Amino acid sequence: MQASTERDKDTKTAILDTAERLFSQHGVQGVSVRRVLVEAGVNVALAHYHFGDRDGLIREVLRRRVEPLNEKRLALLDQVEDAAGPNRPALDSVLRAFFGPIVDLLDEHPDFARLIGQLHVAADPKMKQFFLTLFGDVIGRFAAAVRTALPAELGVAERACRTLFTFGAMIHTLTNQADMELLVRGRCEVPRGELLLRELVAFCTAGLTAPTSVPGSGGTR
Amino acid sequence: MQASTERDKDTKTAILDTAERLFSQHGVQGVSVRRVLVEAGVNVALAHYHFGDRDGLIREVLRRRVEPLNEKRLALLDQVEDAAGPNRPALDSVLRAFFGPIVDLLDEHPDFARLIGQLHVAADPKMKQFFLTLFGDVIGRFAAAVRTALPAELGVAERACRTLFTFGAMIHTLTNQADMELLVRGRCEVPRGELLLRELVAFCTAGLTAPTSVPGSGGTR
DNA sequence: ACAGGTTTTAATCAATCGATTTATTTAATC
DNA sequence: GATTAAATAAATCGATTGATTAAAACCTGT
Repeated sequence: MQASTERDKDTKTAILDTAERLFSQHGVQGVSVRRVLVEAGVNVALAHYHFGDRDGLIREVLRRRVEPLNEKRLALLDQVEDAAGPNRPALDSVLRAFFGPIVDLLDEHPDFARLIGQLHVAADPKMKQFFLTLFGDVIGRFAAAVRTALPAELGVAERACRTLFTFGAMIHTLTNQADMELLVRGRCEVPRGELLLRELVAFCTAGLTAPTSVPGSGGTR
Repeated sequence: MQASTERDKDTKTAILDTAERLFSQHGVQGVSVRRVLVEAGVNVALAHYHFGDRDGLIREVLRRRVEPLNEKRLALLDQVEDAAGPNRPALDSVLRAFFGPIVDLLDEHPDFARLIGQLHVAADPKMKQFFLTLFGDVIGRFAAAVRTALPAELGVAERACRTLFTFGAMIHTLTNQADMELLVRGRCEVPRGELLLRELVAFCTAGLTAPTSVPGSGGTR
């Protein structure tokens, strides 16, 4: 079992890589296990041998990249909070810690980044639940950090809206890189890496801290 | 053929309503035509009779609500441009014309709103193409209006990024209303209607007009 | 070289899919 | 009331799906 992991890993990785690509291109529900295995060039029974069933395959495709992503994000958030010392960390620092690792992922594994975005929108409740176990802790910590860095005069409703918008800006960027190419239309390179990160942070920081639009009272407190 | 449209319409509408709901709940690819028809309580051959094939059904589910949506948006944009007279319309007015009708849709047909958001992320190229024919003109006109209302010092890359973020904020709001409930957790009502619209406009206006984050040169012009 | 477990293979299962065909019922027209 | 077209129903098609099985091939440690 010990030395056998080498061959094992090759086949497993081939299956996962192919699944990641196909899931990203056609949607998780649009790809059969058989197709993944055929395109990976391995026997059609090997997915069930290595991953149990279809859900096991999907879960492993996600798990192998989300876990490192979570670690990166939490490490950066720790760093930001340490640097702030007794003060509350600035909003843009928190956002940068949250967005940075996934902007990197967009460079390193664009198929996977797109897949993550797709699944954030996925309707299937079973998948939603698995997503919660994958991201729950990290999102919880960041949500708390963002909330303390937000203007105090924001009501619950405004905060909820803007948090959702912030997620939307990030996730849509993952899924719709193709639209970005249409938008720049060759007039410049497709924004990525540090430039993309900077714009994302700037956009969401400005949006989150915009003067409250609720008239009079200052909003539902 | 004339008087028969009455019965016809009932069955057709029942199929479309059920398809809209199921597509929204489980994803377009996650629902079979048979299931739609069974849950609609009609014979399993009627979808092919009324809509030709599976794609025809999907297209009609979209078309019947997107066309009125497009008309509303264009009418509002005309209104905004007329009111501006010789001046360029303000950014928030343009955004309000774009977001308003779909925020209404979120109230009137939440399943459909969610479905639209899902398909904006859909990977299938055939669906992407159909989406372009559905939304292409409207998005083109609004994109132009937004661009002229944007700060002049924004480079191509920044403009592309922020446009994508703006779409993301809107679309994510359509698909992830469930997250909104988690965010407010009963401390206030789920933001909707005018409040939601106002926040969305405020967020995106602030984000789009944020001072450019590109250091030095002022960005790629 | 041999024994043990692991990995791979080929064949097969019932279930479900989109689609078609044929037959029956319903409604409108003359 | 007979004729004709539209709408509904029932039955069935081949193809594909996720999953299982039993045998073959492979590697490893001795």
